[in-house]
This record gives sequence, structure tokens and C-alpha cells, in this order.
Amino acid sequence: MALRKKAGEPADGGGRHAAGEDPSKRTQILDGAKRVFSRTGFDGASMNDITREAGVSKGTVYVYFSSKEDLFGAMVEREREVLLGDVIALLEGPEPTDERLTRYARRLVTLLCSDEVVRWVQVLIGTSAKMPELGAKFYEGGGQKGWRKLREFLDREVEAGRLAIPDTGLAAHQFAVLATAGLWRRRLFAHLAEPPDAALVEKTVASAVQVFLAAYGR
Amino acid sequence: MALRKKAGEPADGGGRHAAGEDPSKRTQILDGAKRVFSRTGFDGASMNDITREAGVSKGTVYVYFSSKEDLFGAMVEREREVLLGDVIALLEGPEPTDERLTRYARRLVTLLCSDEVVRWVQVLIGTSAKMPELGAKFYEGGGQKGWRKLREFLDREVEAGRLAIPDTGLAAHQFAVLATAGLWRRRLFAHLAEPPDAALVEKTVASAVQVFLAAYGR
Amino acid sequence: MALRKKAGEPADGGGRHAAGEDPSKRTQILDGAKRVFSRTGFDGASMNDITREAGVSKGTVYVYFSSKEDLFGAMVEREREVLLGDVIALLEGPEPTDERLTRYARRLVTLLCSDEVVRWVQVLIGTSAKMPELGAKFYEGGGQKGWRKLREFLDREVEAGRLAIPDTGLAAHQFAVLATAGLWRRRLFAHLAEPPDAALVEKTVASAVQVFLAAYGR
Amino acid sequence: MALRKKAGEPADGGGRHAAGEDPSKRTQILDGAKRVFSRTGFDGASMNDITREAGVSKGTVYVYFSSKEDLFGAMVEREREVLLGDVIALLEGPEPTDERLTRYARRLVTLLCSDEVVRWVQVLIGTSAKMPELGAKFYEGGGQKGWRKLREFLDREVEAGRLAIPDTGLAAHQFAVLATAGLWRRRLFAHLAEPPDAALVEKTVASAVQVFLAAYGR
DNA sequence: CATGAATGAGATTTCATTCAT
DNA sequence: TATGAATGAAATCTCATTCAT
Repeated sequence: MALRKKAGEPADGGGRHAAGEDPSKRTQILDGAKRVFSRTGFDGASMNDITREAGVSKGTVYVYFSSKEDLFGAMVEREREVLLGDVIALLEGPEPTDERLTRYARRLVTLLCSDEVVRWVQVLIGTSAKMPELGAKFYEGGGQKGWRKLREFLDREVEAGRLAIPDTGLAAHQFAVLATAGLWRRRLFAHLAEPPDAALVEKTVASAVQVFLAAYGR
Repeated sequence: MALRKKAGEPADGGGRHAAGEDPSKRTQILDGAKRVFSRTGFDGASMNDITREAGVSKGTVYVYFSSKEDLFGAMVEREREVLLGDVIALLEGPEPTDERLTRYARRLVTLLCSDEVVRWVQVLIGTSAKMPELGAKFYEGGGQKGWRKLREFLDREVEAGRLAIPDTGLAAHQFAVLATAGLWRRRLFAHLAEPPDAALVEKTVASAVQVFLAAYGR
Repeated sequence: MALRKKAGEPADGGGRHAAGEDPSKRTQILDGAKRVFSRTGFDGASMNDITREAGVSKGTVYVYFSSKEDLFGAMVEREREVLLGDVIALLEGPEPTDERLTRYARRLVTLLCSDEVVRWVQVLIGTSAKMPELGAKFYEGGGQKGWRKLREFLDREVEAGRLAIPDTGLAAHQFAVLATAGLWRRRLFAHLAEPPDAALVEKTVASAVQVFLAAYGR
Repeated sequence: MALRKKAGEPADGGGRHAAGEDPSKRTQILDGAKRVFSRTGFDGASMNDITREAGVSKGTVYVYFSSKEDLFGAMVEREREVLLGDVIALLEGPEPTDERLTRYARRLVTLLCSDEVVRWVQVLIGTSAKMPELGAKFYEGGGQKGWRKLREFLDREVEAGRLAIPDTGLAAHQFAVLATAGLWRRRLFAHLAEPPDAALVEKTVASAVQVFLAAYGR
């Protein structure tokens, strides 16, 4: 299923649209593309499926996006911010640090191991070889942003004297991976067919907080 | 002019085989397939490319493998054990626990973040949605096996009174993810274009061991 | 330089059609398919040949027909009614029964033994093993229909007191096979390379009528 | 499934075999070929299937037969005499003419409408377009031979004063087709999925004899 | 002479993309 | 601008035939 043309310069696709283009039509196309790409991956999706799902004609898609790759990129661009959403907000509050970390981790694991996110990440990682900048961009908007927020939170906690962390950037990574401790990895490889149940999540999260605080708590 | 025999080693190379299927030819095909799949992923690879890369004819591939999926599966089967190799051996030795853990983690990170393994894992995760049993099998032979060995190691250390771990299975996962703390994840998304340099590895590994021992050391 | 539009009649040719599928294009494909299938049979025909003969691209064929079998079936469906045409009409008229039977038989033999019909029947019989429903359907539209009409004619003649037939259904079959008496069979096996000449037809037909009336005349 | 080479001059295949060739091996191959061709037709049969069914290797087949067509031809050559076998013998005997005709016709219909013969004839007719000489040759050995014998029988009956037939050649054809009266034709088109049951055969045969004798009896 | 692994042209079918309407 | 019929390159897979052993 090799691509016919290496897609020279994406004509438009990026964002700003020429005179006469209908932004709602663009949204409509992206919505259809999202559903189809998520179901079948990049190579598995046919432009036919996408036009059918979006309810527009083939020609119209090519008015808004110069190629399949361009469309895929635009969709990633639009979606990447949405996935992690407001998880960060859970870190804030008057509760003790461990409680807030637990709350945050619980939500993070549940989200990352959900069918939707796993599917999405599989698709993105699968295309990272062909379109590396896309994977990177996606990570920027997803994991990277979350990491930055978490680091800032840790900085504040350190400043407040509630944690003692020499390298909060590294610690933020550590907490994130401790939270999923193998669950996410196994989900990506389909070694876990279903999202982990609440008990497993709870056990993993509790241990993650405990290990983290054993190292960085006061 | 057909290239009837382009193969480096002409004859057999191994020895006895029942009906005639030449194992060296099989190996030759799998080698070619490995290179092509690794470059382009499952969907992106064409059987034409593979035959060209392997130096055999199209028909020959189908003598040894009944379909593209079959070929892909056979290749995964062959490769999955090789990747992690003897990392586990580094856990053994007379040295103190932290030293052995550091040695192990250093190697694990270097391996997991290597271009080859990252590429490989990207391909596998990319196909895990379509062929879940293959991803799972790969994980069984790779991560799962490593995890089991690590858990057994931790069990022995606990028994020896050098560590205090309530759940060694969970702890094994935790150590593994702490070792790569975000590096592997970023590599998968091509957010890190190159393998991490030695200093970054060292810093990450050292911190991983420190955190782990802070939680589970005596 | 692609031959984007090679079609003789460019536009439509027919009139209203719901979604856009061009009936003239469909006809064009069926015409090409008919020629190729008739030359080489089902298995011997390649879709490439058909597209070339029809003057359309490969993809276009698959827009109108979902598979080679589908195309073949559609063509049989279209042709089966045409072959026997208005032979039946020859049975009607004010002339004496024997004259009408002779006229009918003469035309039937000529038609059945014509190159076109023989070729067609060979193809259909050749595929009847693999696609029985198609052969049956063809026979329904061809021989079966003719047989029914002939039986009805005989019924009327019996009712009119001009013939005495205990089983008109069986008699209809008998008259039809008497008319071709071995000629059709030999044509099918290519034992007769050419259609029988007029004299042979006349002799066969005359004898058929004579035998038939000897048995069922009054 | 077009043939690669138009099969220049069949090297051997015809009959006489070069020094060193094993006639029993030739028979073995033909037996396998007969089974496979009869199941799938000419185009549908693969040389692989045939070698497997015959229990010989590919190379061996090509020692005895120069091509797939050659093999098919040789098999038809061998089989064509066998099918109709000793039906003719049923015409002889001390019984009255009508009884002998009935006995003969009964057997003829049963044989011609049997699954095996129908399948065989379908295959032959299906290939008659591509290989006309084969169909003709087959008919020579089958129908034609039967027809000759029947004509000779009629000649004798005429000579004996038991029948009055101006053209025994034509009459032989007429009796043969009256005997199957549509049954065979419908079987060839798969319009009759099963061989006709005994009652139907009996009715058809009885009527055939009656019609025939009404025209040609004394 | 017998074997069957290997060949590679060619089969059917799909699909990203174009362009006349 | 929107449409979707048409394109044709390329995909996977088959198979008659050859030839080194």
C-alpha cells in the first residue's frame, strides 16, 4: 500500500484556509477521518471510507487537504491536545500531597489504558517511522505537556517544602511511568486485551505514590 | 536474464532436512523480510520489496510462507527472543545489589532505546491492533520474559534479606519503567530522534536505582 | 499519456439514472466482456483483456461489477433472453400445422447451430459445473422458455383437434431434439466445424416433422 | 489463467513412449489427471494438484507429457472409448425390436445423465473452444461410435423387414435424442441437479420408442 | 530417470488521486 | 465550490514450467 506520490508541499492542510472554504466542512472531514483512522490505522484507512464516514465527496476532501498524509497530519494536530485534557487539574487542591498524587495517577492510568487512547497511540506509534515529525508533534501536545505541568507542580511542592526532589523534570517522568508500571506497555502490545480493572489500577497507583514518596517525600 | 542464484551461500549450510525445504533459503527470506518490515512496517512493506531484498523470487517466498501475515509472524517469532538477549545475566554476581541493578538498568535502557529495538517495537505496536496475538506473543518473548526474570531476582534478594518488597511482581515492573523513565516513551514517539547519550542514561539509571532502593532497600 | 476518455459515445446515451453510474459505460463493459468471454470462456478470459476490449480502465470495471464472476453473471443475465428471440412467433399463423412446425424447426436449428449460439452455449456449459445456478438461469431464460411456449402451442393444437398428444410437455422436448437431431450435439463438440448447410437443415427438419406427426398427428 | 506457451509441438504425449519410460507410471499420471480434471475442469486444475493426486513429481509429469494441454489431450484420448462401453450390446438379442430399443434407450439415458458423464461432457464442451480437435476426437470415440453402431443395427432391422427407415443415419440420431428428450440438455446446464429418477427415465424412454416406432415401425 | 525447489509472468483486485461537469 | 466516475499503478498471490541434484 505504498503511497503514489511523496506529497511534495502540502497545499493547505495546515490550518488557515483559502477564501471560500467552509470551516465547518473542514471539521466534518476531520471528524470522519478521526473515526476511520482510529479504527484502521493510517495504511488501513481508505479515502473512500473517510469520505463516506464524513459524508462528503472525494473531490471535496482534496480541496481541503492535499493528500492522505496531509489529512492525517491535520487530524493529529487537532486531536493531540484533547486527549489528556484536564488531568492536570486534579493535582490542585487543599488535600495532602499524597492524596492529590493518588487522584492524579488514578485518572492518568485509567485514561492512558483506555481503549480509545491505546488505539490512538498504537496508530501514532505505528506511523512514527514514516512520519516521525507527527509522532513527535503528538507527544508534544500530549505527554510532553502533561510532563511539564507535573514538573511545575513538583516544583511548587518542593518550594512549599512538602517534597525534596533534586531533579523535578526527571521525577515527573518517574512518577508518570510508576503510575502505569507496565500496564500501559502491556496494553500497547495487546498483552492486556482489556483496560485494567479498578482494583488493579488502585494497587498500582497506591504503590506508585508510596515508592515516589519514599524517595522524594520529607 | 534471470538471477537464478544470487544467494551468498549456495547450498545448504545446515545439514539434514526432511523433505527438501532449504533452511538457508528460509533464513534468507526472513532476513530480507526483517529489513523491509523494519523499514516500512507491515502495511508499508510490499512482497515485491521483500523478494528483492531477500534475493529470491516471489514464488519462492510463497513456498515457505503462506501469506504476508504468515511471513511477518514467522519473523516476529524468530526475532522476539533475540532482542533482550542476556540482559538478565547482568543481575547476577557478587557485587552489592545497587551495583547489579545499575548495571542491569544501564544495559536495559541502552538496549530499549537503541534504534533497532525502537524501530522494531514501533512496528509491532503498530500492528498490534490488527494482529493482537502477534503483539502479545512478541511481548511474551520480550518484555514479559525479562519481567519474570527480574521478579525472580527480586524474590531471591528479598529472601536473602537484602530487599524488602511486598509485591515483587509489581516492583519488577516499577524498576523496569523507572530505568527508562520517559526515555523509551519519547523514543517511540520519535520525540527523541537519537538514542540518549551516555550521560543522560547514567543520570536516569542512577536515579532509578536510588528511587527503587529508597522504597524497597533495607 | 493516459487515455482518459476513449469511449465512443461520451455522455450518457440513455437518460435518467439515480446516483450517477453511467448506463452506457455499463453497456460498454458488458459488450467487451461478452466478446472476450465468448472467445475464451470464463477461466480463459482475463480482466485485463476485458478492460482493453471494452476500452475502459481496470478500476472502472470494478465500479460497476464487484468481481469477475459478478460481471460474467450480469452478462449472462443480459444475453440469455436475446438469444432465442422471437422464434416462437413462427408457430403462429393460418398455415397447416406441419408447415408451421417446419418453419419453426428450421429457424430453431439454424439458430441453435449458429456460431454465436454454439460458442455461447459451450461457455455456459463449461462453467455450469462451477457456477450451476448460472447455467440453470441461462437455461431458464433460453431453452426452458422456448419449451414452455412450444408446449402451450401443442396444447392449443390438441385442443383444436389437430394433434393427439398424451403428454405435451414431453412432446415439446421431443420435437425440439428431433429438430436438431444430432446436429446441435455435434456442433457443441466441434465435431461439425461449421453450421450445417441449408440442405442438411432442410432434410433434418423435414424428417423431424414427419416423425413427430407420425406419432402425434391425427 | 492464460497459458504461458502455446505448446509448440507436443514432444511425446501421443502414445508411443521413448526408451526407458515406464508405461505404468504413465497410467498413474493419467489416472491422477483424470480425477483432477474431472473435478475442476481444464483451467481449474493445477499441475500441482495433478502431481499430488497421481503421486509423482512435477518433473516426472513433464517427462511423459510436454504440457498441460498435452496431458489433457492424452487423457481424453484414453478415456473417450470407455464411457459408452457396451451399451450397444443391449441392442442384440432375440427379443422383439421395441423391447431391445427400450432396453438400449434406458441404459443410454441413465449413462448420459449420470453425474460422471455429465461432468465429463461439461469439461469437454467447455474446452472445445480452445481445443476444438479434442472435443471432436472425444465425440468420435463416444457419440459417433455409438451412432454408427446404432445405424448398423437399424440397417439390419430394415434388412430383416422389421423396420422401414429411408435414412438410417438420420434415424439413429433421432432415436438417440428422443431417448434423452431434454433430460441430457437440462443436466448439462445444471437445470437438473440430480440424475433423473427411474420413473422419469422410464416414461421418457417408453415415449421415445413409441414415437420412433410410430414413424418407422411396420 | 525422478525429484521438487525455484522461477517470474500474470491473475484479480484495491485505492489515492484527478478532473469534467 | 462540490461531486464522484474514472484512472492505472501497484498490491497480494498462483501456477505452468525448468533444471540442478
